[in-house]
Amino acid sequence: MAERMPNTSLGGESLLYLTDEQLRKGIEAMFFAYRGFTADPDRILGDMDYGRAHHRAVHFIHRSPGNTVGNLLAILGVTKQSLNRVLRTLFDDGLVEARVGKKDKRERHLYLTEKGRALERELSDAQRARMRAAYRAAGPQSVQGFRTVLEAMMDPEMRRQFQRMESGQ
Amino acid sequence: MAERMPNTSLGGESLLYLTDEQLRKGIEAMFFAYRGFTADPDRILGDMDYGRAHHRAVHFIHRSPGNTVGNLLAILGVTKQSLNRVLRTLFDDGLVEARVGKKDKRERHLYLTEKGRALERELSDAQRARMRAAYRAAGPQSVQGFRTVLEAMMDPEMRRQFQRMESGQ
DNA sequence: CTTGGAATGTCAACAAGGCTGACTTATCCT
DNA sequence: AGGATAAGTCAGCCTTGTTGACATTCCAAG
Repeated sequence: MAERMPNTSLGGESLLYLTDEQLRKGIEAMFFAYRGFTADPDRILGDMDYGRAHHRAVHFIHRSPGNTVGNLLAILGVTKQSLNRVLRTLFDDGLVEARVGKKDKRERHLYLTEKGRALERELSDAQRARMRAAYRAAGPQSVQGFRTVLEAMMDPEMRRQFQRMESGQ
Repeated sequence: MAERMPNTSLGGESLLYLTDEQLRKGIEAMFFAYRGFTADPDRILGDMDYGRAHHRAVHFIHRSPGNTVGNLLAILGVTKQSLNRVLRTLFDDGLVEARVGKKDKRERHLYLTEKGRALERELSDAQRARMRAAYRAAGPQSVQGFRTVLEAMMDPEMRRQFQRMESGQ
């Protein structure tokens, strides 16, 4: 039932790469690779009082300084209660600061402090090092394919947001 | 500090794809794509009393029937207490059965029941559908690159295990 | 045949990080 | 003036990971 006849020469381009078997390999590769992807920051964070959620918040605040809380909420895809728990500890520890909006005073714009930037750098250095090694080993052609498939895997709405984010700046 | 001069013509092959900027895009793509990757099974599981951990266990039991508990532990990379909690509910609900090892009676070999196979099918159909759509949209060339980069991102030990798993059968 | 170690299971306690629901405060906009 | 919006907070719940301690069963080596 889960097995299918391999599609031999259909249309002209081999569709062998779409067999259930190939898809399963891709799914498992995704699973194991994601473990590697998060391993280094997790190790660093484990020694502190922070977790993966803090890493994500710090990353996206660094990446788009001055973003509002609501915006960050949309990017991270969690509830405001979840994010708030994380943000509060980051405020308390002086890693992040919130400035009241100039135009709309209801909004809070988020920025990393120097201390926050230091943590961000430590985490992203580690994560980038692994990514760089993987990219270098795989080569530019593979990296192009990697990016293409990843984008195609996103939910359409996330993809739009991602593309806007990555092109805009 | 995080910015670097783009490496223009070094060696002969452009290294522009290794800039911090490009790496950051890859990191974020990985983050958003993983959300898509787990979204469909999560949605299905949300309606039941199961979670992502059950999915993973069911997947790998289906994938290698007769595997021992210890083996599954190594694949999943969690503690036996964590796995046990999950396995117990799967036993109780009649999705998985454990048979005492013939050679070594300490070992338990895990198998899906018909009911377990039904759940596995439902979950993996959803996950494969997304994967297939992404693969199809990206094309075989990109898929090859995708797989290459993912493997390069894994921890060396996981990579060995993965390659053994995927080639062996 | 005994004994050490391996494979499994289990109890208890704890933490991170999701979630819902209800509610407040401040501010904006019509 | 009053409804809508942005943010924050309290309380409680769930899943899934962790440590640590311990029991059982069994294999294998001495």
